[in-house]
Amino acid sequence: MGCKIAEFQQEQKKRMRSVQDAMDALNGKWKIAIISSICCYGKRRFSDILNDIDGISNRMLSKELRELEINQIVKRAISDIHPITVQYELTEHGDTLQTIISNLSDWGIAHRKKIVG
Amino acid sequence: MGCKIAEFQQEQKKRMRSVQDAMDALNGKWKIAIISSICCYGKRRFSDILNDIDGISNRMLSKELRELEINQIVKRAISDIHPITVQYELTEHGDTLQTIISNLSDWGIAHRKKIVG
DNA sequence: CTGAATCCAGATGGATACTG
DNA sequence: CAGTATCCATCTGGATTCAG
Repeated sequence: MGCKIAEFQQEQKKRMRSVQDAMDALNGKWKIAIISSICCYGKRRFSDILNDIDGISNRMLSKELRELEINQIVKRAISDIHPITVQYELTEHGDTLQTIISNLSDWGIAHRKKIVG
Repeated sequence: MGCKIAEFQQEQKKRMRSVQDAMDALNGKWKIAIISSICCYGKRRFSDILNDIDGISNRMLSKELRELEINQIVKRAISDIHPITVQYELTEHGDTLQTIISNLSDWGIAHRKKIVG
């Protein structure tokens, strides 16, 4: 019935909005890479992440880390023991992205096989 | 031992590269939204997708669809029955993204709750 | 309806230099 | 080490128009 169709479309609209909400937080050339670098190691320093990710500049790393902090996905842990170092780690909320990262990694392998051959 | 650490780091490098391979295909402001629009409905026409996604222009939809086609994620199905219409659908390869989309949708809901309150 | 072409403002992002 | 500031080229993407 028309009612069922309308319901279905409502569901899809919601689904699309929630996917978009996720992407608003994760869009940006490097965010996923940054998250996967941090979650691989648990804690990671600025310069370590800089080395992990091929091609990123410190300017962009700084900017994207700030955005991830605002979205409560990563947090900074500053050790005031000398020498002062800053470690980045996932928040509890950021941790819930691990499944997605893992799936993306698997899909990326399959995709490379598919496209490159 | 140093050997184990080196192995671990090799693993992480691979993992990060495969995540990056995935993102190379999926980056772009609208790609995930386009995929989720198509996979919700099975087949979807250009103008339907245009309506599904808030804020996208036909220029960008056209461009991103082309890139998704090149990456063998979506395919065009042209019906030559009049009036000629073009339907987009996921390829078999594109279908394997459904899990990720679904996870993203779930995470997006949680994220909205977390951030907006 | 399904796009492609053009125009153009504003965002993105790299290189470099600099600070605490 | 962990960033910030500035400069500037390139890219992104919206608006509009046009075509098959």
